[in-house]
Amino acid sequence: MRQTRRAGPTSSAPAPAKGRNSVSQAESWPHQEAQRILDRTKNLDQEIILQTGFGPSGFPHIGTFGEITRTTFVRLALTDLGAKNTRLIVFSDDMDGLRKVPLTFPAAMNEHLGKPLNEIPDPFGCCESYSGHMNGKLLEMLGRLGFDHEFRSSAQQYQSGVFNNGLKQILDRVDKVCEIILPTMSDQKRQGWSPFLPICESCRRLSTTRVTAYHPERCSVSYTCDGSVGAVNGCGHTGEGSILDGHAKVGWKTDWALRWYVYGVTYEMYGKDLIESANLSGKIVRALGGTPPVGYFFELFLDETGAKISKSVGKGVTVDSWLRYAPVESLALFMYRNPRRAKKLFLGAIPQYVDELLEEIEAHYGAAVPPGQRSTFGYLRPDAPASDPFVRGLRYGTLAELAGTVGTTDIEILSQYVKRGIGWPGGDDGAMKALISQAALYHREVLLPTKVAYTPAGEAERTAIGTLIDYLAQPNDPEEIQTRIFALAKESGMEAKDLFKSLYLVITGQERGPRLGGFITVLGRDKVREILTGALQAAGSR
RNA sequence: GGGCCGUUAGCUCAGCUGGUAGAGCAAGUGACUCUUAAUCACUGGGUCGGAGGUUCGAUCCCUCCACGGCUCACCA
Repeated sequence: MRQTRRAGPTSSAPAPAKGRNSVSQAESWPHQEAQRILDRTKNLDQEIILQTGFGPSGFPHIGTFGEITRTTFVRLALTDLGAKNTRLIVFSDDMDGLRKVPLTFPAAMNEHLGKPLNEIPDPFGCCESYSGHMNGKLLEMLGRLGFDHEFRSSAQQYQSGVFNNGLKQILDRVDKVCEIILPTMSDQKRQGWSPFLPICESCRRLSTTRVTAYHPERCSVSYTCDGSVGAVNGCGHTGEGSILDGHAKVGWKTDWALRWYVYGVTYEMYGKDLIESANLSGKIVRALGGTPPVGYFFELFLDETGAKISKSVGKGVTVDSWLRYAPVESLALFMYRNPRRAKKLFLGAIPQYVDELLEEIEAHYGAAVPPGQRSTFGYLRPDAPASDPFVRGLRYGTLAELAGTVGTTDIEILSQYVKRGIGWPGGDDGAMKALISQAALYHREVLLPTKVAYTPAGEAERTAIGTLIDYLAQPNDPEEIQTRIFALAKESGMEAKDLFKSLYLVITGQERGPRLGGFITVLGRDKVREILTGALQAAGSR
């Protein structure tokens, strides 16, 4: 009789909110962005290059995920609009000099300050270099999430000579580049500034070298290694080095411009903190004779308190922690929602986004998507099968509460409850079970710790619990236990429902739960006695 | 200070090309009393930051103001 529930008027499935989840997404921001790009290229056959950047001086963070996800949305929209040749480049700045050792990393790394990241040993000892380790982490994430992309390592690109021509251009026009950058710098820093950062042939650092002369005819620069980074000083070496083949790189904004120029990047997103940098890089590309990409800036993520999430410190939510409690599509949905609005990214937001994801799935499979258009879920799961293998008609919060009520994270047990309770909502068992177990973990690790432990304060209540503890010392039939609890309530002058409520609160932290007799048996008498005793002690010691 | 972005119910967020606002959670009330498996029903709450303007009509367009954020202070 419950089977029809999903489709019936009393269905617990959330009714699709009007306007919120739509099948036709003609005005979705990725679509608009794609249109902006095509307005520029005007040609569906032209190669369109979308780029995102990664700084491997630390682990890939949620911002990296967001950038790649959002860029992928735009790429999908481009395809929908008929673009035939799109590529996504994920560029890793692994030739940057190490400026600061991350907090939790070995202090021994300090000796490598100023060296290119790809020349610093892996502190974890498993990869060929520090940045190699971080690149590996990034690729692992991208692989797991199924992002189609082309990975580029800055160091490899420089060394391979791909950038040589661009570097020559910069050297030839170094005055113009300086004209662009210098006015934005303080007077003190202007003198001696150069877009080039040669690697010192003696100590292998590039953050400590200072260019003293340009030699465009030889494609080289003269430099002195007398700068400092952190507590490390340059080695004092003076020499001349090629700017080609990875012997030097160019600094930040010039570097960005170089990539745009050499690859012919069509589109790139960045956080709004980089707007100014992007403007300057754009000017540099123009000075080189290139065209800056179509750009799009997005708002920064905030933590629960509204403060900006720091990239360097591990504050805030990581991709891994979100994925521990929710499917990746829910995080993708977070990224899909208005990127121009600062949003709070914290674990407490998970139920909302999972529920909205379920609604989007409902909408996606509930109505035919017109050709050439894409549902929201179609962005989140471009490879979504035609028939619906996904979970729907449920609420994440319900599942989490169920886990709390039943007091277990065991998938098989919880699955039985779900099947009997509301009927299996259809779809794939694996997806369903994954969601159940995620919700259960969420309850145990996120929800539960915020709840204040209930302490039985009433005299009658405590007497009853005390008696129950003794009673449970001996094995008894579940029905007998059940009956005994009612008797206990009567003996101590309590309403039965109050005693039940109290026991549920103590055992599961919630006001309701399964039939206690059987429940106690399932949990184990000893375990329950332990919990009850603990509660009495907590109450007594107040 | 200049530039840019934002400001929708207590909280987190939706609101397509302008037609007197929605969801979830939270809150409140009621129902189920040897039964109570994640419950059901109902309700409240917003002059859509403020003030003008355009319009028959604006949360959605324009201007100004307030508040918050980012950026101009070179770190790739």
